[in-house]
Amino acid sequence: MARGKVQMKRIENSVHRQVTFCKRRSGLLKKAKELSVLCDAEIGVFIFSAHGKLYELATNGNMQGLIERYMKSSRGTSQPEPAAIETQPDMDAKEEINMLKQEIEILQKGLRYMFGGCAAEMTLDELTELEKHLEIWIYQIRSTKFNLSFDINVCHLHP
Amino acid sequence: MARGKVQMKRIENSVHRQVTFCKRRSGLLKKAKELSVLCDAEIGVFIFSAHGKLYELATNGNMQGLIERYMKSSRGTSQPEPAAIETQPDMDAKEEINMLKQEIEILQKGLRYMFGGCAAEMTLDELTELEKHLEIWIYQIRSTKFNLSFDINVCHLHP
DNA sequence: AACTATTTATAAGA
DNA sequence: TTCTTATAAATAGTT
Repeated sequence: MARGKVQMKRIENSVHRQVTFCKRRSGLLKKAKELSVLCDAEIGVFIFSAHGKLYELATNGNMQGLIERYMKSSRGTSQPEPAAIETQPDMDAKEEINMLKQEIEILQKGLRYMFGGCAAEMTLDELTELEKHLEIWIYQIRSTKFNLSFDINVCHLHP
Repeated sequence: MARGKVQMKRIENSVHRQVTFCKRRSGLLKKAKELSVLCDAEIGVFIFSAHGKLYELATNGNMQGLIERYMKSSRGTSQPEPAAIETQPDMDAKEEINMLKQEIEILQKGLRYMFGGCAAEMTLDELTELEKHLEIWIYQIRSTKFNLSFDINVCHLHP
């Protein structure tokens, strides 16, 4: 933005790209902080560099909480189908299995976060709490299943 | 930033605050987009206005995926080791991979089901499968609780 | 919503 | 990498 306009496309020179990434990253996080302070907003930002390094900002200091809030807010917005699970076709099978197991762990962790953001080792009380939630969930699922069966039967009665 | 500096604190006048929110919000999202294009980064931003309205940007068009990636990256930050996922050691690799993929799909659906207030569409079979997973999970929690109680008792026996 | 006077952000250079 | 500086962008206050 200075000493010449910049084309809005990937910077090919890798040194330039790295320098610009560093500068603009800090600029972006600063702007996010300012917006949150000036306008009383809660903001979450995460940036993955091309090489996979994570930089983040959560204005309430709690990204997990913000993600939960995001999940709740963005519901109903006709969730896009989750990306099909793809792995490299030429990948070693063992490697692929480990990748998938890792993903499962993440999903499980996501679920646990949802139930109150257990970020550390879970205490007995927390475990009991989680157990209770899961029981409720199972109960809800059984209700849904029941209703679903019923609907199907009704359909059959009124073709 | 123009026609006078701005104090870095909440703007008290609600009209000014709203206008500034609107302007700076679009500025922030623009900057995020630019950074991602110029430097080949993946960026997620979400902004909750003071009144709770959500504005978001995911540079890969898939906030869910970005959040999963975030979870993965930010782990290791004193996260509890998730229970190891075990499959039969003698199982055919292809079969195992398919099993794991299936499990991931179920967990993803389960998460959406929960976050979406049980609104996500799931078939009867999928619900049954999820139910089974939750039962296993509860079982694991009960084991952990049992072991935890035992440890506490051991402590009491050896003060 | 448009318009500017200024402040900020930052690209290129040192 | 860090500093400098010319310039592009963003935006605060105004209309």
